Amino acid sequence: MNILEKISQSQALFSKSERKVAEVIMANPQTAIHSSIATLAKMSNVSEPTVNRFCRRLDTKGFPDFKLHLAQSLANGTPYVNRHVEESDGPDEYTKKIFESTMAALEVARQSLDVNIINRVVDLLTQAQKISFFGLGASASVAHDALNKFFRFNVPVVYFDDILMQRMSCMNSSEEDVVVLISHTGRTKSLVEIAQIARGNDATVIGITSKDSPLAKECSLVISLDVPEDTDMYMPMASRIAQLTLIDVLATGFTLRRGTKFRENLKRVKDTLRESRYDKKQG
Amino acid sequence: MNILEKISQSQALFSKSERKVAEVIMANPQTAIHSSIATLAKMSNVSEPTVNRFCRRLDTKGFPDFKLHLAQSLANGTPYVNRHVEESDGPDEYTKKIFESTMAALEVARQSLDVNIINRVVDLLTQAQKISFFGLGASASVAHDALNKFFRFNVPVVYFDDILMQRMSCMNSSEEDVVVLISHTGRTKSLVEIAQIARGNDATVIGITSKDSPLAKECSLVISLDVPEDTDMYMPMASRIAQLTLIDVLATGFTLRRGTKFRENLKRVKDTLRESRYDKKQG
DNA sequence: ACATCAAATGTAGTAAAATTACAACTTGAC
DNA sequence: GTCAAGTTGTAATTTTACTACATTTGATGT
Repeated sequence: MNILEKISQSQALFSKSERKVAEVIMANPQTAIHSSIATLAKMSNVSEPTVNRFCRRLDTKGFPDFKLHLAQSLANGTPYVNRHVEESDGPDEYTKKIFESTMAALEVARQSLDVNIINRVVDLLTQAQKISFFGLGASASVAHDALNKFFRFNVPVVYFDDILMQRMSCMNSSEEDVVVLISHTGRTKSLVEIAQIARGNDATVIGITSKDSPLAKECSLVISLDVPEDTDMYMPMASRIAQLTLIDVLATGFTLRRGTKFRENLKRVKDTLRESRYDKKQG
Repeated sequence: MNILEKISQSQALFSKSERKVAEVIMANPQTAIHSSIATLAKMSNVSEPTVNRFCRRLDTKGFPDFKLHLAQSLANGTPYVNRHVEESDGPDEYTKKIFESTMAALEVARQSLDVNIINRVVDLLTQAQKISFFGLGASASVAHDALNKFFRFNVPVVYFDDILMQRMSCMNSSEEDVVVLISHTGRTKSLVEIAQIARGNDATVIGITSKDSPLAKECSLVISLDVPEDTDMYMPMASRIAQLTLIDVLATGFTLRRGTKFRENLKRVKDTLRESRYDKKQG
């Protein structure tokens, strides 16, 4: 946890002198981390042990340990960490907040991922005869993106954003097929139904969704992504970004698993695309 | 600059014993920041002054200062510095690398953004009679996502991933319309043509693309996103993620600009969606 | 108003950590 | 082999942080 935040929240616990120390540190944290306990004590007009006690009150081992925590808090870019967009925010503020909260969400998502499951999913994908990506609403664009990625791999890959087409596609699926269903909440009815249909045809159903959701229960394998819920109105769903990054991970795993020959093919696809582009030098 | 990166780059400057210190630190940086110079010296099988010299070689004031730098580097998310996926990487490695490189790309992208332009684009979007989002390939799913976002705002919004439909749509555009064109390279021929058509009809053309590209030249306003180029094969395009986050920023700016009444409407749309979902308690 | 006690703060001494100065040892060139 | 440049370690010094204890402060009850 950010120690600067902790300081401002712990004001009540501090004694009068300790509060003096807190003020000096908050006013100039950058100086604080480069000071010795003696200089900091002088700056705060207190004795050295008071500074030491102040550090311990914040659950650090002592002054050097406190400095370490402080340094880490400062490194995280913003001394102050309110990442929620507020009505009064100007463009620079909300831009910063959105980017930062997105990055934070990615970090959380990464830590929640189960690598073993990813590995098994990559396994299944490489062995699939046909891969389908389905999602609705915001997750539709993620499925769309997955289509783009895997299409380049020259694998039979399918994507629909229409419920009926998704359904029909699944009704024709077979044992060698892999169906990837994307849904943040895992509570979209028609997706759950599609999972059931696909499972009924012995297809492998992989869910990219939150665990313990109705959708998760119908899947052969679930990659669960914990993403901080979008608590406030303005905040956009970082879940999509996490899902996309996960798609990147799967695609990368896929490429690695397929070996060198396969990657040469990938390069050919890239070259073909070039023809539809203006030359870089022509600029 | 990240000191871990610096260590791995400075290998050449180190002497034999200093390299031992480097190894121990790289192997377990988390332990290093909590060790004294004596323990670290013992762990590396060198003397204390050697550790100290090691620190100075990295342009730090001494051991405590070095620990501070190290702590900050660790806080910044990236303990391991090589973000490029390698053939030998296992699932845990490539997962980590992809997430980290994506976050790094977001950070770079954020810093390259011009807030003033964002503000003007938000202005234009709020005043638009109709908003169109067009992209091709990987950028198509970004446009798709933008459709989803802005559709909820109850604004006339249009999206096509078909070249001809995009063209036709632009031919019918008028002065009050805003056309948003998304392309990482800015060199996709048909998108450039579409920009020309739309401009010909006096529509406002906004490009989300790299600056100085052919597409950028045809736009009324360009939001340029600098994203580290995907130098190696496996690495997926972080540009999409940055573009999506930018869309989030624009959507947020849009909501803020529209005021309270508008946000109530947004909430209504959210509630309507709930009906197509399984209840949370039903689980 | 004063005695009493607990909490807060500081003083002085101690222990630990980091740095310096210097000596001993490598290594490679001649 | 020897000299010089560079490297490493030892031991002393200095700086820094911590501990134990003494003093002060301020609040409470008589």
